[in-house]
Amino acid sequence: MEDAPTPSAHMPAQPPPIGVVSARPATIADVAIGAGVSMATVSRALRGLPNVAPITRAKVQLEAERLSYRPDPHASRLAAGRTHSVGMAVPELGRWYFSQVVAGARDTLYSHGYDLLLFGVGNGEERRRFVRQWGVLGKRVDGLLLVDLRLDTDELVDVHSAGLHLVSVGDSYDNLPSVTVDNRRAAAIAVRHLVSLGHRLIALIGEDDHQRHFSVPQFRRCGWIDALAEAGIAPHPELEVPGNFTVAGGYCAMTQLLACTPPPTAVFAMSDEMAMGAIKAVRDHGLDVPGDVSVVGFDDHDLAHIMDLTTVRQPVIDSGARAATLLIEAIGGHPGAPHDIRPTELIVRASTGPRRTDTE
Amino acid sequence: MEDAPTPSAHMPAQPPPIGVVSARPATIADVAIGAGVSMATVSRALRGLPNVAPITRAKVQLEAERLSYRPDPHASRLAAGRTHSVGMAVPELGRWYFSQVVAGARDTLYSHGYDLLLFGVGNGEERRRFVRQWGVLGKRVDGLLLVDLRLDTDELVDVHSAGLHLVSVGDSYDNLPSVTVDNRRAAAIAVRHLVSLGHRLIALIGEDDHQRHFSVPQFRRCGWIDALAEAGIAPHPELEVPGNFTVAGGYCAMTQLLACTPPPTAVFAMSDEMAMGAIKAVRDHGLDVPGDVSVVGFDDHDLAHIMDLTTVRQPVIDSGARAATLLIEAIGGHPGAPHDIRPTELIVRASTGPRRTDTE
DNA sequence: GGGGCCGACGAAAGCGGTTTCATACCACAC
DNA sequence: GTGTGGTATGAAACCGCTTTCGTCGGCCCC
Repeated sequence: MEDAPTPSAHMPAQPPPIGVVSARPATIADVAIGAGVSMATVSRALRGLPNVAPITRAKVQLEAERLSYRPDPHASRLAAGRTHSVGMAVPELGRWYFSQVVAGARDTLYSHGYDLLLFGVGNGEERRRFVRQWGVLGKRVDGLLLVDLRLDTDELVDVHSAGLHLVSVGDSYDNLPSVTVDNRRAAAIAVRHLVSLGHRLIALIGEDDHQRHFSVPQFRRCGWIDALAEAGIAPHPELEVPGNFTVAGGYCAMTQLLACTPPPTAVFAMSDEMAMGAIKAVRDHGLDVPGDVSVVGFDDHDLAHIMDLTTVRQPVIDSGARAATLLIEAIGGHPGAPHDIRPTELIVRASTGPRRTDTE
Repeated sequence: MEDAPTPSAHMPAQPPPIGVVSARPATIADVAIGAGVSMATVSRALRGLPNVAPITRAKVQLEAERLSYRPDPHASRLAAGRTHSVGMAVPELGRWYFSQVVAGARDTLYSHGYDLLLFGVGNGEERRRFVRQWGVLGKRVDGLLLVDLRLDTDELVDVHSAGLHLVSVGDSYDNLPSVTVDNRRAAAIAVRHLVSLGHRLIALIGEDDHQRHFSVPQFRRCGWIDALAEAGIAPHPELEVPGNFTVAGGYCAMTQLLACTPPPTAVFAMSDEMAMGAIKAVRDHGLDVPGDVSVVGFDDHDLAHIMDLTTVRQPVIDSGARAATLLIEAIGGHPGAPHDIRPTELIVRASTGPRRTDTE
């Protein structure tokens, strides 16, 4: 008896929307009416559930197509619990490695119909906020891709209780699917390369802060120590300098190293970006690479080739894609191989050379 | 009949709100009961709406905190229409420029409580799919950040009718807020720099395909032509080579240019990545930069400094952040300045030098 | 002192799906 | 013919939140 509760049904001549008559997108009810069935049947038919007569299904699909109906993802998640999107937690988008992993993951996710939510978990505070939000996240995404993010046991428990599927990239957990490389071994190979060239004063440019929640740097550091130990060299604390994984950090680190007495004749940098910064520093000091200092990086950055940088290649894009695949499988209920260790390869270029014997 | 749905209402002195066995996350109803008010009041109180008594609000906030209640974003969007997340359409995450813009935008969005959905719109097919999905997108995000994406008028109309707020980065539209740089002018300045050094055979390394839906390359090309014209130089078609905006593409382009007779003595590359590829090519041919060929890039890539690359600096991260701000304002209902043109700056380094006069 | 108004609040109707449960129908075996 | 089981479908109860609308005091002002 009251007037209909449709606030806009009687105002056809509203100016606000641009030109087009923005017919509000079709809902499942529209399709149901159009196809002459109930909403329940539409829902079943469109999602390929059983117990729908083939003729009915066809009819529904046709009508849905005709109205270009698209189920509202939010309504769908609210009712069913699946969001069809996954989150990705990345420490720092600016770094080449991370951007490549994201790119790889995104493509795979997209081709499987998943949306990608990007989260940043840079410094301690932001990380804390992120971790504290598992609750919300569980509602927002079906799964989470952790890139180089170290979680402790309590945090993992929280995640699981939030019902989130997890896959880790870079870092590896006992009971979590992960995509990694053997950082320790790869680093050792890089350093061994330097040793084999006759170097004995081999510096390390690495992570700022050992408190950080990343373990990758630790492993690379271990590899450095391993290779030194094999050669009977004791790692000199002065030759271990933080580089913050940035170009500028690498530059500073190298500058600091060159002030040592004696300065190192070779450097292993944990990332190509730092390695390139280091090379620049060497040259700015009037020295030569590899004549005075050999430099090895890690990643095989796009530009490593350009800079003639010897480095450890790891399959970055591929790792992202692989992780995405694992996550999708996990969400789909498949167990999946827990640990996927991707291959690395030492790429020898012109930034490393034999230790110069005419000095010292 | 069932037991009361307030699992903890009778424990006022509960010390640890966290660490609890995660009963299903608290809903607005739990908070309402706990605080002794209605759901409507909780909703209002928590969102800072007016017409809530201060005492009531405090009580609600306290209870919400105690239950560590977080509103379900999907339910919220369903009821209110706001998703509190924005989408970002990026042609290619792998490129430095795009990853920086995303990083800048993400930080800003995050600090304003918006989530970031990442969409890729690389090649034609993917782009088509993306554009065809405005309908779904309108439901999924409140607004969209378009990075270097050219839309035609029909597409823009579609977007508007989907109720999406748009901000464009890199590209500029008449009736859309945008964050850009003056590509034409900046390119001209770069080329003028080469002219001022005495160069007259100035090549352009640019975009593969003029059909592409980006206009930035077109503007930079115009700038190149402008500067040449000022100097009375006719652009030679042979000196315009596509570089695909990749390092490898720049390398190939330069290789091709070096085969010209006579080869150019200077090159303007539309991105630093291509410029670096070009430099590598020059050196691989036994020639010197800038002795034989001067190279100018565009972007001021992280590594441009390392490579001593003369380039046009544009504020990448800042542009992303600025665009995010504009979008947030637009969503919030503020009009906002339509066109924000960020400054650029020619950074002269050692990859450019006077034209060698002893040859030719 | 009474009418009008305003501020605080609750009840309930959505938002657009999914899913349970009941129903109608049909075929087949007894 | 009645019972039995299975299938196709619809009605309606959610999912968790927002928002309209209405109620109820209290305060101001004439």
